Amino acid sequence: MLTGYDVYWQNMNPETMTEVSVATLKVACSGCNLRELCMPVGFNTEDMQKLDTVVATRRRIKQGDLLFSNGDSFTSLFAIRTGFFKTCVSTIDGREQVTGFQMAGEIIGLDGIVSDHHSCNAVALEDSDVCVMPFSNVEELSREFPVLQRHVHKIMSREIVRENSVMMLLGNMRAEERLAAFLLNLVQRLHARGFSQSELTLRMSREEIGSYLGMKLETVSRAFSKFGDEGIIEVKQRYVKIVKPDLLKKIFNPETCI
Amino acid sequence: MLTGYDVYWQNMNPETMTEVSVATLKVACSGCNLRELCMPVGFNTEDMQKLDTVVATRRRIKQGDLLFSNGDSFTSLFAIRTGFFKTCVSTIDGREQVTGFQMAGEIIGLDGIVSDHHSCNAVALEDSDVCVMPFSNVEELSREFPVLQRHVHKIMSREIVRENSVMMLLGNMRAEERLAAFLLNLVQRLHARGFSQSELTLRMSREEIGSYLGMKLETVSRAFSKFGDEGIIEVKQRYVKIVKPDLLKKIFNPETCI
DNA sequence: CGTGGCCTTGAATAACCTCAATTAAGGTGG
DNA sequence: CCACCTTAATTGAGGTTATTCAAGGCCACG
Repeated sequence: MLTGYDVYWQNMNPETMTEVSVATLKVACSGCNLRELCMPVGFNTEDMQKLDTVVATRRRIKQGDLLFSNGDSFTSLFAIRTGFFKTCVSTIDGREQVTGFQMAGEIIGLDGIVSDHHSCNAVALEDSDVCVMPFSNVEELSREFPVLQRHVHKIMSREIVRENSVMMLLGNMRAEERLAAFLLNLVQRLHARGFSQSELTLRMSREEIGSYLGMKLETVSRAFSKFGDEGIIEVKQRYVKIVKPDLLKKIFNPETCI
Repeated sequence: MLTGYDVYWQNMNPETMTEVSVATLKVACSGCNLRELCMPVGFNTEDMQKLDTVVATRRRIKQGDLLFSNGDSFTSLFAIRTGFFKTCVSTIDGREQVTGFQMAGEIIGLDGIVSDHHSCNAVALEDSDVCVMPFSNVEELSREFPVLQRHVHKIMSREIVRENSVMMLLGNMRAEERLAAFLLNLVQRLHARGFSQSELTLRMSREEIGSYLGMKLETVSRAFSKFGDEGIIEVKQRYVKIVKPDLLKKIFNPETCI
């Protein structure tokens, strides 16, 4: 399952990418191998066909480009098909806070609903494909299909709960705990998508990690090095191998032994 | 408008409280003076009567008691009629993070939707009344009334956006900036409910403020004292008067002069 | 009037940040 | 394909901010 993405993830050269893109670019949700992540389960074929209409179009976003930015009028949610994003807010004086990293199967754009305008930027950290889901479609189909309605509510609630954990991280934890939690969360999400539980290639810089975790890039780097020195992980630039996940969990929560 | 709450807010002795409670305890949303805060606007009388059924019951929560706690099964959202709450999450080793403070007209319990169980605690910081809105009612009526559906989505999106700002606060700002932002936010929300824009009585301890803002109670206290010394505010325990709101805004964002 | 909880304040310490120099990696054009 | 250039990551030294630990004051309540 999801092995196509595995290949995609490992090989970043354009040829392979095109190959995989063609292979995975199905037209409809009903044929999408990420359906279980984006969409509710337990639909019959007929309903599923109707649900396909929730996605209006696809958009391809190049690495470094914005999917949407602060102030843009909100019309659609976006389901990530391939690629990786960060969302961030910034102050007038230029300080930036990364509010999240999103990968395939995750939904972005929820921030725009409240005011009909986006309040953050979504930046592609690698070449990405997204499914554009006009929010009016989402709402219309939600009224028709209680299962979809519940699903949308769960997605928003999940985001609220995630942000609660980040607040805990930022408010109560020290640098190394934050990085441990970050790595464990990342690898867990990747594993749910069919990737390794122990190896990963970071898609973001030390500075972006630091912004997310409320610390400076040097502090992030030092924490990586420390984990490396202690044999908990192997680090080489953006490649990370988790050698001793138990120790990492122990750092994240000292009470949790093994 | 909302003057009943003004009285309630100022006088915390039980007699007055009972008096006000009786005065404001209307049965239905249609007759509630907080309707504009909790409910969508622009309904005709007929629809409004149907919307009244979203609230099943009332619950009174004594100061210090829990409305719900981590692990409780989720069935309902709660609209605060009177009173004040904090929500908080905690780690196994006992560290607590306040994730928000909620006042009249605000909705709590959204964290429970994703897993059908609450993932945080909601504690009354004063004797409070809440409207219990079974989530199945909310979803059912949302399917019937697009305006309500949109309203529910906006409430969840607003919470996501709020938490984004808190992440900015925790990740990028220094102690005094955080406290300035906190006070400005609090007084702005109180003002929207008919209270003073310059005076307030804090319902939470220094420790709870500190937990929310990611700092220790001593640091909170020092920041209060510093603002007091500089004549920006007057502080006496939990009473705070904002004397120079412009300076407070300037601290919050140095670029924003006046 | 005494007690306990909350708040304030001070001094010493630790954690993280800033500044700066060095090294490594990736991209580009010859 | 390689040298160069640019960007990202690492590491060290010193400074700043917030924390920790501790003592004393204020206030509400019995």
